[in-house]
Amino acid sequence: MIQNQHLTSTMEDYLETIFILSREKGAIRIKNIAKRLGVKMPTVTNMLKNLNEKGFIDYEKHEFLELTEKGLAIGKEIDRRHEIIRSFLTDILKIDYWLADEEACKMEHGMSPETLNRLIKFIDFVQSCPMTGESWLKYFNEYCQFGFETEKCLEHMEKFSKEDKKELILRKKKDENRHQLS
Amino acid sequence: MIQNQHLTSTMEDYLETIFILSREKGAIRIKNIAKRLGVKMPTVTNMLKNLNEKGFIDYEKHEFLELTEKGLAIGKEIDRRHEIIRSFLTDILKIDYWLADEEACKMEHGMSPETLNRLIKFIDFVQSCPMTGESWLKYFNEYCQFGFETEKCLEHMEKFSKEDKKELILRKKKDENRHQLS
DNA sequence: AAATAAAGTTAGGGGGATCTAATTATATTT
DNA sequence: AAATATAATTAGATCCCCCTAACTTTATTT
Repeated sequence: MIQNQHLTSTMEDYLETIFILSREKGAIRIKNIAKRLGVKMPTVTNMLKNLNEKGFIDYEKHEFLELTEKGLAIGKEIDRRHEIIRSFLTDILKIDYWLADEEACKMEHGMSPETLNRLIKFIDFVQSCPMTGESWLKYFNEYCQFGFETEKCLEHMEKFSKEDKKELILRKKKDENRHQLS
Repeated sequence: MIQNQHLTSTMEDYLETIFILSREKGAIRIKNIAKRLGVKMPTVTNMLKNLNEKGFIDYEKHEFLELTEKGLAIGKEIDRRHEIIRSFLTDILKIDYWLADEEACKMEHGMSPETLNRLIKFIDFVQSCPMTGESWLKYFNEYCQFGFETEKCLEHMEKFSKEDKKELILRKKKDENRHQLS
């Protein structure tokens, strides 16, 4: 009973939306799906039939609407991608939240797991590396506004040598203590 | 005589491809467009008619095929986006070139100019900020492989304090000299 | 120049995602 | 409970992009 497993990015969008709605409220309304996706209700009804046949949702007209295990996995995964990409856009590039959210929608499909993992690591790295972190991201913002300024740049480096470095040495000591305990 | 200006991302892909081919060789062959886009020849012929009607190309069957000014602008712009995104993926995230190229295809549409500009700035900033640059990207690679290692991290910081900082101070002096000359 | 090969086009069809208009089912008011 | 409002579905159509098969035009051989 292997059904046509082909999943379009539109279908992924529907599953993501249903996933999000199911997290928010009890009942998932066709109206709400339509609103969120910017389509009309009959379009949703159509797609629900389709997703039902393919085994991604349990759906009885006028009655139930629920993700199957398979559908849930996909909805969740797309949502995860969405969050990651939006994080990159808001936290690193400092793009406005709603613009970032919109763009994330367009990028969340098709991106390979490899690239996605790299992106996760990159966000982590920028935030945890003592060379960078929030202060560096602040400098990036200044750079966007004023370009490269040697004077500012030296200031940043002074600050780094004096403050951030000490913090790391502190962190190192904590690490060592932890090792001794275990 | 205002035609239907609506431009789909598929149409953008065709214009990009034609732009690239026109840069490479003299004659733009339907066969080559088809090959590059992974479609059959009749599909291309269809689209060319469409693009012709909409004023993006000049096209006489069995004869000419050329981008109009309008079509050129779009083809060029999509190509630019493609390059920028691929740069980010290869130069910053260090993704394999061909995978990056593939992913760039999927992301190059829909991305807002704002985000694109931010991305350009970001690539520039990472590469030109003395805190980061190539060495920092190398550290990122290590981080991806081995995670966060306090020991390594301290080494990096030492190296930074000793070498990279000096380089910047040198740069500053050059700047000052330039100012005195002018 | 005739025969063959390659490139391009036409014709007709299909799947995916959307719409409007009309209908039916469910919820809410009075 | 009847009337009304809201939500959901069905039916039928459109648009976009792709396909195969058959045909025509252009290029290459012999």
